Order: sequence, then C-alpha cells, then structure tokens
Amino acid sequence: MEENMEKKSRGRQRIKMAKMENKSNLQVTFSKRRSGLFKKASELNTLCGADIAVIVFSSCGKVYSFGHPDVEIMVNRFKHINQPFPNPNNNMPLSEVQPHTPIQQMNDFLTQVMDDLETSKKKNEESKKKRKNSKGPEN
Amino acid sequence: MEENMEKKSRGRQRIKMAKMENKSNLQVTFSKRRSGLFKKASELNTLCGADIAVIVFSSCGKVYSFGHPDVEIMVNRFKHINQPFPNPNNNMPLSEVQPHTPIQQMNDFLTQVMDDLETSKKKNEESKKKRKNSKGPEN
DNA sequence: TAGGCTATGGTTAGGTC
DNA sequence: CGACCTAACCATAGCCT
Repeated sequence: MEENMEKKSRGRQRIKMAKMENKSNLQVTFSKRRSGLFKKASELNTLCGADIAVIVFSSCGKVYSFGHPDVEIMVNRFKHINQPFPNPNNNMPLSEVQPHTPIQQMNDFLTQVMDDLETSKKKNEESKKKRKNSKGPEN
Repeated sequence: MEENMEKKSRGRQRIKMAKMENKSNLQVTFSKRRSGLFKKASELNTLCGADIAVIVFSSCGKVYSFGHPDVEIMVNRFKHINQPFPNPNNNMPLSEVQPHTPIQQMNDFLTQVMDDLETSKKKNEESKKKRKNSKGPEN
C-alpha cells in the first residue's frame, strides 16, 4: 500500500530562463509572477517606506500597474527628476530630433509634445462642453 | 562534541510586515529586496515577453529604476495610454507595435504623438472659428 | 479559464568577516 | 559599506479539478 503511493506532484521544477514556448503555460506564469512582483513591490514599500511604481505591458498589449502612493504621481515625479537640461522649444521641427540625437534629448522632446497634446485635447473638450452647456453638464 | 556544536546561523527568520525600526537593517533589507524585485521584473520580461518598468524612490530620496526596453519609453507609453480622452486619430493600436530598437520604437511613437497633436490643434482652431461666426454649431 | 495543492527552487534575515 | 554564509521562509511549476 504505502509503496504504491505515488507523489501527488513533483513540486516546483526548474525552468529555463527563456521565453516560454507553450502559450498556455506562459499565460499562467505571467499571471502568477505578475502578482508575485506586485506583492514584492508592496512589501518593499511597507518594510522600507520606499515609494514604488511598477508598470507591466503584456505581450498582447494589456497594461497592469502597481503604485504607491499612486502610479501617475510616481511617474510624474520620475519625469521631473529626469530632466537634466531645459526642455527644447515646442515648435522644434522633427528633423532635429532624428535618431542621431541623444536619446535623453529626444525623450524630453517627446515628453513636451505629449504634454502639448494633452493640453490641446483638454482645450477641445472644454470648448465642446461650453458650446452645449445649455443642456447642462454631464456627471 | 556533537551536542556542543552550535549552529552557525539561525537562518532566515520571519519578520513583521511593517516599517522596519532599525535603520541599519532597513538599509540592508532595502538593498537586498530592491535587487530581488528588479531580478523578478527581469525574469518576467524574459519568460513572458512583457515590457516592464519599475521605479523606486528610497525614503531618503534616491531613485532606482529598471526598465525594458527602457524606463522612459515605458513611462511615456503608460502616460499616453492612460489619457483620459479618446485618441482622435486612433488608427494605430499600440498593442501592435512590435519592439524594435528603443530609438526606432521611440521615433515611431513620437511621430504618432506629433500627428495626434497636429490633428487636435486643427480641431481646436476649427471650433474656435465656428464659435466666432455662428454661435452654436453642432459637431 | 481560473483556483487549489504540493514539493521543490529560490529568496532573504541574521550572522560573520 | 560590501561580499559571503547558513538555514528557514516563501514563491511557484506542474498537476489536478
């Protein structure tokens, strides 16, 4: 009887550190390890009082994030700190930020353009609301 | 003889999940766990092909980061995706952008954002004109 | 597809140097 | 500080449901 008892599981086995072939396993592992990563981040925050942001893009494009106090606040803090020299002016032609330009400078420019885009979109939304404000604001 | 052999170490002990009191221990733990977190992030990237950014601010203000393909690119991607308003020019889902070289990827991204900005600005001007000429046109 | 289990691999607290 | 050591705690690969 006892000698016929087989182990229910071989337990955790070592895996090769390379992109997993089996799509189904990959999905499961991605889910498990992602939550493990977030837990570790949370523990580091609790134990050491460090502020942390973790952003994960799955290979199929979904976004997952963890942040304390908040991902966006963290991201903005990071952006602000990571600007060693003044921003390039906003009407700089694209030709001046082609690939030969240092990546940092290019990144600053990108940040500037993205901020402009955000501002422009907000303006759009506001004027749209103003034009139909007789109907009352939405919730 | 054997009964007098003391263990060289008590090994890893459980700790309370709360901010560590001892500053010296906290510093050591912060360092160890931070590198552990980065390693986990790196493994998740390798195994599952996920793009990842991790940003850590120590309680005394130092910044540490890990990112694949690059922290800043990741952060910008996150910010762009997290726009509160729908993209007016959204004919190119980010999920279909394949990872190339960082600069190439960034350049594609920059081009797209600049296109979006141009479109958004045009919209703004149009609606401004419309409001001047006749009050109350519908979109 | 997602959740639970188990044995094992891996991380790390507490040491020493 | 950092590197290294040990033993114990924890995460998770492979199953199963």
